[in-house]
Amino acid sequence: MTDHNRLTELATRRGFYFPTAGAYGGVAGFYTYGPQGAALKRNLESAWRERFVTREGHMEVDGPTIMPEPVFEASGHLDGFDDTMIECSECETSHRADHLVEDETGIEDAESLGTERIGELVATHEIACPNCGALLVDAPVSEFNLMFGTNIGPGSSAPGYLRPETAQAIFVEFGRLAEYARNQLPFGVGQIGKAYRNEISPRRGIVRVREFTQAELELFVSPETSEPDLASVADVSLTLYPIDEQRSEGREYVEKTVSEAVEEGTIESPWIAYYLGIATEWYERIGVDTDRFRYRQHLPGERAHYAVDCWDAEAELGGNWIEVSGFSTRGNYDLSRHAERSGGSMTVFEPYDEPRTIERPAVDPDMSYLGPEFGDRAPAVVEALEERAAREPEAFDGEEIEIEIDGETHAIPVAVTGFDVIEETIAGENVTPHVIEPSFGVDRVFATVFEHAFRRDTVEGEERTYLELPPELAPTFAGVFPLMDRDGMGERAREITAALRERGFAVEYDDSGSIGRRYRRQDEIGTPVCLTVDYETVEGNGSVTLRDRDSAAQIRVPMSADGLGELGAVLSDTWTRTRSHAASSTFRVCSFRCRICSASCPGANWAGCWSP
RNA sequence: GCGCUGGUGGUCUAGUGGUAUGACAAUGGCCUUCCAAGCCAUUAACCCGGGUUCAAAUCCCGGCCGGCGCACCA
Repeated sequence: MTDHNRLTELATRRGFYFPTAGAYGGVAGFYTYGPQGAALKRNLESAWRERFVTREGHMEVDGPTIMPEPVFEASGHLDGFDDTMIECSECETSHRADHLVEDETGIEDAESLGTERIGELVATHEIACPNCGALLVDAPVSEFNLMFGTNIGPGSSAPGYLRPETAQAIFVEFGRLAEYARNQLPFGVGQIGKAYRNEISPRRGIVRVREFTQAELELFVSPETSEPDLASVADVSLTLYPIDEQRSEGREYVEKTVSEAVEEGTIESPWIAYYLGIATEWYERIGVDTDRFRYRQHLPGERAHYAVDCWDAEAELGGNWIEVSGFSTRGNYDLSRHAERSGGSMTVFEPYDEPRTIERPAVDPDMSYLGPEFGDRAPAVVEALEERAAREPEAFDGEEIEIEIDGETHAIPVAVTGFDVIEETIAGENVTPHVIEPSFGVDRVFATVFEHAFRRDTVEGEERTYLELPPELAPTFAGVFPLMDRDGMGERAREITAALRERGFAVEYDDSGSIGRRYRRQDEIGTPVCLTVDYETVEGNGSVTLRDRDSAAQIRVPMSADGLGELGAVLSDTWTRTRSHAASSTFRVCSFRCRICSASCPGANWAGCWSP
């Protein structure tokens, strides 16, 4: 069995994820997360939220997944909605059928004709494949729909779409969000939610699906004045695959620190560099194998319609490089478009460091003269005067000024124009913020964590599989077992289980079969530690055995008779350990060799082992 | 969407024109003082539709779902 099959089998059998509605034959592109997977995904989202929202001091919103058509007209997503595709049966390349028809026939807006009519036009005009020259007469014309459409309310008068990205739910609320941020740039708004794309060909399990979860951060920055503080990530090393390397013969990765990448211009936007730094630490924290990870810059042709520059985080999964997150500079594309289409304001007032005083020629016409003189043409006269004052103030030097209205020249006494050079104080200006967007495909990050955590080794002659998940992500944090369910061991183990659950740990109690079987069960779903209540616990000093998942090593942890003793603190420390040691997340519970402090620990001096 | 290939208990699988093999898992019991141990029992499957046939899980056609390749991928 290949590793991919093995992972799929594990995911299905142990409840990480599986195809949706299998009872009805399944439906391509939809997966359900089972008990373990839902917990892992939730923990993953929490880790993302902690790092990209909470720790950055950003806000989080939760918008609807369906929005009315105008939103997607503005966002540009609708333009691609009615694309008609035609596939050449000779060379199997796909083309925009409407474009071919427009080019050949001079018809404008062929897109609106529908597939049937376009197919007829292709046939009657004997349009050939631009790639190989074969006639496309019999080639099928199909609609290329990426957005799922629906109707809002009864009837079809209010079309809506399932969002193809979560971001739009943030952009359309920009006005309020800016207000909540007290109109101070930069500010960030995060969102974790579902998005939908009617993919032509869903593939590779949860990697390419039609309903998926995105975790997106939209950072609104001033194009002029906002700058990131790179100090915290300056020394983080990045594996970069820039455009010129992708095009070169060598095709080599470039290893640079964040500060080097910015200073040497490898990454143009310091904001992108900042987030690549943060993301790198985060990916390490959640257990992504950095040797199977890179940042690849988008080639110009790959960029989305909104993107100025984009770097993808890619992970190697099953021998393929998969995009797991994208870091785009979206410019002010989205906000300008929404401002234009909605008529609302999508700007933030940015005061200058010091108010600027400028001298400006202006007019203040005497309407009691212009009104009677020009009648309904008076407003046009005012407009002409204003324009003239701005363009050619010296024209107001004489007694009269000549202006042209509707081809007629009129002389107007300068005295009634109220012309003057006025002094104005300008405190700042309205700017449309630029958007920096780190966007994570949660399902793909999930797939990466799952695959990169997959391990096989041999313990006492028996092969075993386990998931080396960081404690923070593990669906179950601890297993609690009585060595056997007798002589009070079961009761004690159930007490400990309840006490740990009260402290908020996800704990599984298990007294079935043999102890080894129970360890293996937990190994397979990545439970970091297992506690065993044995005779020493109930008849001796009360201590329990604590077993480490990755090394299968065991030590004894003292317990107090009436409570958890040191255990609670030890487990709390285990749980938070990966977060505080983000750069060295391959942390192991005291496997007699703490990777954090590099000290070997015989288990006797427990406290020493846990000191950073 | 095209091409190749596959679909049998929860999982992995054997199999033949006469409704099905085995293993693992699961559940219950016995045993058991720390790594998938042993014994007993139980639960549990031929992707869907149509056709051929006395009879189809098996042969044929179509569909659905998966894998791989191509195309697509905001």
